[in-house]
Amino acid sequence: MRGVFRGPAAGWRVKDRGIPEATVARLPVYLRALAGLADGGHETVSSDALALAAGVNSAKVRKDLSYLGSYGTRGVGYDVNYLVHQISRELGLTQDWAVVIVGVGNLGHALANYGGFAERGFRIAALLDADRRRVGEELAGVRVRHLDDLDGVVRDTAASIGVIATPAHAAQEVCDRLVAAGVTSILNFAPVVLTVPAGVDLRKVDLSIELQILSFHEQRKAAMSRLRTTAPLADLADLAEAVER
Amino acid sequence: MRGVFRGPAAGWRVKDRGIPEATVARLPVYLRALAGLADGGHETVSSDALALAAGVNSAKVRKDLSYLGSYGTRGVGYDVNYLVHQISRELGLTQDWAVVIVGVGNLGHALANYGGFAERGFRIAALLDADRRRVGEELAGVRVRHLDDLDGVVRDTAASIGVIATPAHAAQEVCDRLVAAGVTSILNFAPVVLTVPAGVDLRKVDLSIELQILSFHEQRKAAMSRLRTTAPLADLADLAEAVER
DNA sequence: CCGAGTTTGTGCTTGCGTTCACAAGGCGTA
DNA sequence: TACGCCTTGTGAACGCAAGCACAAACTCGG
Repeated sequence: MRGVFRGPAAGWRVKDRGIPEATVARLPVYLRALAGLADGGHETVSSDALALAAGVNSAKVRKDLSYLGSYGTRGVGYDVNYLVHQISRELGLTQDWAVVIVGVGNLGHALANYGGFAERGFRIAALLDADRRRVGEELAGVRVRHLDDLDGVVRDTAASIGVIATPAHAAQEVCDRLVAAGVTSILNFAPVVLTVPAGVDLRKVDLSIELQILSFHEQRKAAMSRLRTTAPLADLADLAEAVER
Repeated sequence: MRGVFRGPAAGWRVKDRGIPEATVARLPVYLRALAGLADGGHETVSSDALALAAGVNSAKVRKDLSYLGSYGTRGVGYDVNYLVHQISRELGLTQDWAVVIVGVGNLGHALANYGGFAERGFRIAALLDADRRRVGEELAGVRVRHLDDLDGVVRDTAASIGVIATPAHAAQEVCDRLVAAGVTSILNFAPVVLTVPAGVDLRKVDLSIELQILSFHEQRKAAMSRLRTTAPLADLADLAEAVER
């Protein structure tokens, strides 16, 4: 277990800083909630209040934060500013990250103009597109360059994060070129499964998949309510069985 | 326990149709992979091949598909078209869903023009915006209407899915109005935690959070490689400890 | 009809994440 | 100082998901 130490004689256990992936995914949410609380003038916050603001339960908040260290005070709560600082540091947001966006279509435009990036220390190092007609266009204060400039851009700006906002058919090639140029983290918006070599982190955001998941649940609800109206006396067991289609 | 029934005489077990959430999230990926395979002229596909195309392992594919029923043939694989049909049905994609998009900024534009929607049976029933200056604008063949028309639109089109692409500060109010109008599934792109009443499904897509997660891993990699170059002989335990900062 | 080869469907194990519940610790008041 | 109140930090139980490994079931060739 973490935090359990044995003296030199009995062996050693490195405090394992392997923060669970699920926790990492929630830290940005806490960060945002804390920003709101700080704006609201709160100096400290309890796990309960933070949980409410972040849309999770308080046990999860406490356990998540405990992975960062013991930054709370029993009987009081957490110091808002200090916690913001600790989470930011853990997420690597105390430094600036240069981001390269490939694909300046509708989505690329939306991304380039999205204010949430700069706010968290993500700087758009370059906008690239394979279509020469788009080259030269200026967007969010950055001039669009041709995809062939990728290597140079990555070298010059030390960009380590790449965003793919191209059509699906171009995504894998762009991905390969990003990796070849030295990018080690990729965020993919194209609706395809990409493959990257080990050591490169890949995350995807897929609009269509999200809608399909909603569709699944929506269908389920529809089936349920249809049953409820045609057979209002049916008990839960019957409902469940009937949904079997 | 869901689905456990006892029959009159001996005992009974209704095939438990509670498909795990993790599986539901993968079904759309399989669907896309299958579409590609169908285009490629494949009539059947093994779990191995499908796994490769979907970027998961074959055991997961088989287990996922087994929740839908026994649609495979041992020694052969799965019939591509039949599987597409079954997954579509399970996801509720055999019917059309009317979708209402609120917020016609950069992201709203990107969403409206995103081809992947129509392709899967999601029809844009309306584009709404609170800014009257945007009203009348035509986008992807749909005229932008004012947010106040929401109730009427939802009633007329029987839309059950709403997409929030507004600025953060407006999101909760829009969300409430969607719910009040009768929408029961919401996809939120605004960077805030929304609350909805029970019975309404809410999913969120957050660009900034994805980047922050990448930042976390990127930082980790940077720390590692920095160590590797300054102390090439350090063993793993030492590395791990040093990363403690 | 038989046997070799292939691929599914699934029981079981393992690991991760969530939640509970409470002891430990800090604060304020008398 | 002592006591009551509040909130954290975390051990432990639980539940869901992932992955392994193999029997069952099908095809095909002879």
